Amino acid sequence: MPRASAPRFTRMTSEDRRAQLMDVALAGLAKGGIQEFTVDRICQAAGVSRGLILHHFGSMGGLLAAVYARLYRETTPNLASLPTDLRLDALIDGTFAPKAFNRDTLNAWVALWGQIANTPKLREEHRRQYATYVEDVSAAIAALPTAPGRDIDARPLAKSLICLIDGLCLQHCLDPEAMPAEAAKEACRTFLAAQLG
Amino acid sequence: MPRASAPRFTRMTSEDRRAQLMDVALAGLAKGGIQEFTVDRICQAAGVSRGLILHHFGSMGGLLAAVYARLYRETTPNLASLPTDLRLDALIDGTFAPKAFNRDTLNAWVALWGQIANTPKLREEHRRQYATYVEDVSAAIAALPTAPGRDIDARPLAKSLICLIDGLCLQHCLDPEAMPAEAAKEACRTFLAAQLG
DNA sequence: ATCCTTACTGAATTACTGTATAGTAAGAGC
DNA sequence: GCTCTTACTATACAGTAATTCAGTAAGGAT
Repeated sequence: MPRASAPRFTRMTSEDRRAQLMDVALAGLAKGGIQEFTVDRICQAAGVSRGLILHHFGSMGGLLAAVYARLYRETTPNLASLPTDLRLDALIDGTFAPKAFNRDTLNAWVALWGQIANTPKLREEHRRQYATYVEDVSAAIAALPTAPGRDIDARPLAKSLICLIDGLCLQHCLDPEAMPAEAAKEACRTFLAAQLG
Repeated sequence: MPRASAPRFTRMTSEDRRAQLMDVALAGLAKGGIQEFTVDRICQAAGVSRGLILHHFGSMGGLLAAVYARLYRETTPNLASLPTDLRLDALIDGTFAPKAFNRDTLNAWVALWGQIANTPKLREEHRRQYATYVEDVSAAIAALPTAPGRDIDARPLAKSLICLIDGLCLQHCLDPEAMPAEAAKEACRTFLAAQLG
């Protein structure tokens, strides 16, 4: 049939559509947690039909893993690209910047954490990202000038710092007023000052 | 109709039935996360009919809040009952004891955290518990003999410690081998030693 | 032995779940 | 302008969701 009116839908490149769907899904997680992560809601919000998610991601679990990777890439400071002496400051400033340290974003994180145990694809994604995260932070710590008479084991310290950061994020998410960004930064700096000298 | 056979069901006191349903729901959260927290699964596991949860808890949100309170009471060390000089040790030993620091229990915690933002009753419950938790840990820190030439602000330190603990729990839950109990204990002790002297 | 409170059942309601799949059409390449 | 790839729609399917509610019956009280 010859085209009689405007196209019923617009095609995107696979990459663009995937990005759009991930963004919409992420916004849903941020706003309403895992309950918002459904085929219907995501497709309606994106203005596409129900079948498209499966076409691009294979399953909802696939989309969830992709969303995790995207959130990690968008909110975790990229340390590797910086000179070693600036990395720890960049980690703290980046982690607690408004872009990353806000209730919506952290809501999405917590929702994703809650799914890791039950979603194999997500668990793989998490382990991969976490391994490089620990590696990056360890390298940043190891690159610091060692204080005289003190030798530090970078890896466990990096893991502790990451756990502290995760805990601070969790607190801010569950009750923002109980843990504002400034207090969280201060906690990290105190932690590092006490353990690095 | 006169009783012709064994009773079709046994009545419990409201209190006992509530406890049973909370336990069953908790076991579900531990095993399969929030997806397992449904009327059907809980009632089937408890051997009761679908209507009973609503009868006792008003809604699934009510049950969720009750489960949160129960989990807190069962796994968080009770510091108030101890002499002040033992409290911090008790906190660390209790938190990382197998009863509390295992994948199933922590799974339940993470699943509950993921619901706090969307379940008003649960949020209230969390704020209440968290406030007393911070209070208890602050008191335990404040009760320590102050090292000479050092003055510590107990409250922020307590909050930091709690965040570190939460982060360690989260790590263990998401990837137990990456954060065994001993490493977690060590991280807390190092944290305290460095910041308290 | 009967009453009465209330723990409890179980079906109906209404709405939504992810996945499968048959078919449509957009728009780039030729 | 035609063809071809594949992004995309639309519907069917088989479950599963929480909540409502009318009615049943257990078992302590009297």
